Amino acid sequence: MSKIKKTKIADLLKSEEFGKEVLVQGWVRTKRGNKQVVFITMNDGSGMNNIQIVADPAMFSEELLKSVTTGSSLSVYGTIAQSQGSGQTVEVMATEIIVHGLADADKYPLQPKKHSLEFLREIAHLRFRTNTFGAIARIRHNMIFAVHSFFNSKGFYNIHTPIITASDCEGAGEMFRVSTLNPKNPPLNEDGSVDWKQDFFARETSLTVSGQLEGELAAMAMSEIYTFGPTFRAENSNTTRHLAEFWMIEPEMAFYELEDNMNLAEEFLKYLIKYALDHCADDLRFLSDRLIEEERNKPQSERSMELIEKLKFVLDNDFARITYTEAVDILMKSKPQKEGKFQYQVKGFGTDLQSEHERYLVEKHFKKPVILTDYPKEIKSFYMKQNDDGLTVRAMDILFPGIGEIIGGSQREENLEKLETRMDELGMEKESLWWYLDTRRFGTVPHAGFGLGFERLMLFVTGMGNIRDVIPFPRTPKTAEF
RNA sequence: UCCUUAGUAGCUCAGUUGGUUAGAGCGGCGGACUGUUAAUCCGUAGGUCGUAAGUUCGAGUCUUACCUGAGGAGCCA
Repeated sequence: MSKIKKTKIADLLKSEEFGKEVLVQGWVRTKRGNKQVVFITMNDGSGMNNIQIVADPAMFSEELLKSVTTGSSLSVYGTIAQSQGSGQTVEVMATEIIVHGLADADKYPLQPKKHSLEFLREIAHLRFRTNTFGAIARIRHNMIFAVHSFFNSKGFYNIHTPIITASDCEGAGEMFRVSTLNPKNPPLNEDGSVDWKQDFFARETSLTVSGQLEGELAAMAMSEIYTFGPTFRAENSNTTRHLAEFWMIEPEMAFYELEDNMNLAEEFLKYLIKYALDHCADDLRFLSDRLIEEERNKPQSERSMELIEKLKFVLDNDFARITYTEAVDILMKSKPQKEGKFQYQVKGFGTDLQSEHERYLVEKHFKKPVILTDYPKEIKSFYMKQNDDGLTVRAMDILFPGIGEIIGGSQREENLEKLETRMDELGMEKESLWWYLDTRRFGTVPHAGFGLGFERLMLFVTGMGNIRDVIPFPRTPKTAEF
């Protein structure tokens, strides 16, 4: 066969060059037909929609057509034609079909039928081939691209912070140890503890739980930077919104105060959502329909807002901004509090807000994203800027409906003395963070930043209910397959 | 980690107060059908009932432990 350049299915479907010879390469979704005509539906990942291949059985061997099964991979040469059927406008009349890889229909797990998300998680190596996960993968790519596009357009620099780290001083959770020592027979100190000095890095090291501290170092010269990298938490979290390995975006800006930080975060989220609406219309449409179908047997009150409508709603409304103290006030006066409906009663200032409280604020009281600021210092990290009241810090959490905390950030404490005092209060080892404290010793400036959990953004944009479905290969407790 | 819940055919599920040969739909396979849209119609194969122990004349069904999944909580992004 002559050398024809392959055409992506997404482009083919837009084509009106009827009669033109083309090459289509992809995977079979379904095949149906009779002795007179065979229809093969193919997809190559270029979009939501499939191309229909029409084959005349007289032109192909029975053996060949038999080997075209759901999941098999094909190269199809043929001509673009206006469809005679009603389901599509464009199709390809096949002149040559090459089967690259068979897919034994008896063993191939993806059947042309509905599969549960739980089942597809068990075959995550194949789930890209479904409509749902194809759509999610494309949206995920677009969101990654949009993150870089947003910051680049604002003059931020992307910084790669280390994945292996020796600092465990952030209290951001349990860490995964990185070591080349023999776990069965590690070198020991005289007191029986492991002698990490003999390990690869001559100290105890772990996978990073945040790139923030290093990000701050870069911001103290480059002014505005962001990181976008993998993050690891060894917490035994079994929820629909936690992963042991996830991707986090952490911008850090010199000469930013909390207000600037909030403005940036809100603009950033809206940019990403708008980008999805502008660039992933087909995929969002499909996911929206999927969600409606899934929720059809739920009572009206439990159904979520239609996906695209929900995205537009967030885009069109300012986020509510209140302080922690105001939030506690609202909660104290709330119906569920008075009626004892909260599992955890709000006991005034100092109460660490529970999921149910955050959900009440976002979903019942404000009915839109909420930014909570100025939390009690006791429930926040050491590096957050202390307010003059001596009680609160310049923290901000952005809460989203259905997801909870999507962003956590703060203005940082730039005053060396205050920072060291706080570290002492918490019993932290200042020596190992000498480099971090140096930024406060030399040319310190007010600065701020935040962290966005990329998969939590993906949850919101795709409307999916489980974080394990918006990352290709989820790592969770007891699961590291693939 | 705690609480709740589930595990029966490749998938989704039914299986009564413990009772004899464990069912359905979808998918697979065989066949029919001149353009189909997860096609339709007819036929057919397919199960150590999560694992282990126990109670019982008898366990898919009851008890205990463990494994795995899911939902919620905590931790957080």
